[in-house]
Amino acid sequence: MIEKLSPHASRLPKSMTDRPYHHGNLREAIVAAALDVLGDKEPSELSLRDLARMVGVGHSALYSHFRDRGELLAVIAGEGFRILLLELRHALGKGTQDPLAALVTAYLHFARTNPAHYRTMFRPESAAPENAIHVEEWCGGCFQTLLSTLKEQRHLPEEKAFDCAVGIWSTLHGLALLGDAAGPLHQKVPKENEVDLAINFANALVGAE
Amino acid sequence: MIEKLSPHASRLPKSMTDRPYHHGNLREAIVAAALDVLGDKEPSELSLRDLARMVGVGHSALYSHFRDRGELLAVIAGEGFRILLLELRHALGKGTQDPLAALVTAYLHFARTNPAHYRTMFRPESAAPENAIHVEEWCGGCFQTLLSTLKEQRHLPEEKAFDCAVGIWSTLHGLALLGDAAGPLHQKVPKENEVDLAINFANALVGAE
DNA sequence: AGTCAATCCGTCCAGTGGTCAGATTGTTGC
DNA sequence: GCAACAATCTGACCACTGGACGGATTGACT
Repeated sequence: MIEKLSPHASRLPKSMTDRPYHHGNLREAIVAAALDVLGDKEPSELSLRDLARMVGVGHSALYSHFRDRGELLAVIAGEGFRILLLELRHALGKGTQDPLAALVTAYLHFARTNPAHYRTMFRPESAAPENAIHVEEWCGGCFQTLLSTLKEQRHLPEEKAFDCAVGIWSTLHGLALLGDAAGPLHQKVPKENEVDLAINFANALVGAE
Repeated sequence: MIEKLSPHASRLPKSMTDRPYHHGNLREAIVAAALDVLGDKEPSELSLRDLARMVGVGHSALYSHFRDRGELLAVIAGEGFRILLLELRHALGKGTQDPLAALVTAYLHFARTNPAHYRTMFRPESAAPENAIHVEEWCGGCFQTLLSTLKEQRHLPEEKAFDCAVGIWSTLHGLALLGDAAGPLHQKVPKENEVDLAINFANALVGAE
């Protein structure tokens, strides 16, 4: 009376094991799961096998979509820069009086809202030359957005705008990391007026020389 | 004719296996080995077992000196801040005309000379509350050094000096990380005049408001 | 000499990233 | 409609890691 079924062909009560052999969009699902995990874990704790389990798939299936762990991290990083770019543009889009302040605010907001994801974006693995294709693309877009704002809104000449963009991004990046709850200087960096502080810093750098 | 010897009591030709049972200063040796490894590897690639092998000791011996991997990383981080503090003080010691510029130069020099060690110092594990005892100590010392310089040399009032110190450190930290060969913005950040740029940034922040 | 705590050893375990041959599928050409 | 093909997924396997454990070795102290 007991039917012997191949483990895959079994059509039991339609629960369990009824998922199709092919997932359909494993790649997106894995990235989404990774972003979910990064909600409360460090990038170093992110396990490929965990992700596979979450999505309900054998862990070796991931290697059909990502060469290795490093490439997955790079994809996550690229996705982060893509989202960041969208938010930066969105901040500029609604005609604010001070575009630079809007950029600073949006940048810090992103970093504070997704700290682990933010850290992933700047991990060495994510920037490794063989992985960084999309990272360069979106990251460069973010830089260009800042650069253009400085040139067009603040009327800075090319060279000075470039240096200024580097300085501002550095300050934002440092502030985001140092003020992070996981940073050793966490207690020193003020949290409430952090954004105002950053805006002052940015303006000081623009007005220098 | 073949002597059966306990693996430890064996006094063969005095080569191999003649090391004493107790290492003597395993803790320092491990930290030193770790710093050596960090010369050309990422902190995430640092393996406790590798360190044990380098020092010639069973890998479980490490747990007599460090609770776990996190504590070892924290110790390494603390050591980094200790060295950084020494170098900052040394930079101030030889009566330069511009103490702030000297600090900036020394800071970036340290970060560029020991990139992997520098990254370790700001890892989340290193700042975890149960590990961060010594980190806080030396790291706080570095901050105080910067703060004092701003107050005494630039005659800034307490509050402003504090904000300024946060801004300058953020800029230096961001610049150090973004300009790092492993950073996604590596190409954007200029390398040759990086220090001059940073000094300009610092002065701009001091002179702001 | 005898006791004690620190240090170190070997072994064991669960978990990880990665590889590989083979099973399962959608698609493409006939 | 069907055969071939390429993409995807599986389960088993490997080397390795961090960590836990009982027991061995040792220096120091009484």
